[in-house]
Amino acid sequence: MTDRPPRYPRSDSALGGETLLFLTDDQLRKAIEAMFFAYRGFTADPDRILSEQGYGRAHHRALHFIHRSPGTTVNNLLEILGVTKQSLNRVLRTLIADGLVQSKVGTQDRRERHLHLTEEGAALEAALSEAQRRRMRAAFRATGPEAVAGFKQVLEAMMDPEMRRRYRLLTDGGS
Amino acid sequence: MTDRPPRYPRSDSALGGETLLFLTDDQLRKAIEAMFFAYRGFTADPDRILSEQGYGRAHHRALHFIHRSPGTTVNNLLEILGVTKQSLNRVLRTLIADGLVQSKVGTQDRRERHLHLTEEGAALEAALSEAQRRRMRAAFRATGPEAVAGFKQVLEAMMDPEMRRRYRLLTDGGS
DNA sequence: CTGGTAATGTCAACAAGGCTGACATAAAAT
DNA sequence: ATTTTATGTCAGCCTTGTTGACATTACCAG
Repeated sequence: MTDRPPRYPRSDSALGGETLLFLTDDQLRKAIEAMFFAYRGFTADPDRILSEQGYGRAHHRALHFIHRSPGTTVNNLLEILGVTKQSLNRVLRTLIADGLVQSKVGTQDRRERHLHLTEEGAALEAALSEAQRRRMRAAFRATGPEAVAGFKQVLEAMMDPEMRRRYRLLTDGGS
Repeated sequence: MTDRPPRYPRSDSALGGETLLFLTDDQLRKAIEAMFFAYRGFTADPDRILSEQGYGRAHHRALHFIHRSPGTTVNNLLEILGVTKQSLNRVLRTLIADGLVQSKVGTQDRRERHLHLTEEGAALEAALSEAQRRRMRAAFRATGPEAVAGFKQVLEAMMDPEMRRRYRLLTDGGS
């Protein structure tokens, strides 16, 4: 990027006393590619199961978060998934029609619909979830608890603040 | 999942002497959600830039890997991206028509097309890349080198073996 | 030289899953 | 009584993936 070579070889992110090697553009690029390839792996197993059943990733996400927060409302789901209601509704409609999800009118506020998995829905969710956990478990086992701790820290730091808030709400409140 | 509570409180992944807390289904589920939300953050900034220019993620991926491996062939790109040639071609065609990518007939094997970014293409790639690096850099800075090391280890362990091979080829050979 | 194979491009058709905009209904809230 | 909220739905569009078929060009082996 510059014409004259620097007096001492240094990274393009060199700071005061320390070099912070892990912050060089080259390291960051590697991490970006790692994220890309890893996400492919992350979704590969569920995708296989889903396509056998005629569903897609969107169905998986809905099943996951309904399983996660049983009785959640459509609006809750919309905010977590970050899609339009038309998009979500298309997915929910088929899941309800196929008997994987049950939609109950709210008792306190009868405008709301509370979503639950049926037995069949829970079975599919479990299959998807187990496939995904299996890969995650293998990766965690292969790398050890310290790597896992770092992994989670970085992931959380990468989120948009609003999503980090939701993530923490989910995972703190959910246990 | 079971009716009778265990005699001692333990995780569902308890092993011989150690509990391996980081491998419980609950921890794995949290990691799955972290991956989901983090990937959203990961793509958010480039997505904004791309949509202003009338492009999508597919264009970003092509630009990225052409920048990464200048002169790469269409077949190389197909293998890395893991899409059909029709899908890739649709994207490449617009990038070439818009003057962001240049396609040169191979000299050694004249059937091959070697892909390069034009100045304009390099400029867009740089903008996208810089946006993505900025977020990654902030996350890395916030969590520190040890977390980053763990992050990369786990990501690599999550990849499909074939993709891990390609990733290592890229990142080892590319420096 | 000739037939087979490889690399690329392209057309057509389709599907998933995003989006916007408009409109409808029921229930809660003011 | 009016407005707002939660939900559902229709129609149409876009991107990006898919399959299948076919054409061109060039390399390669016999």
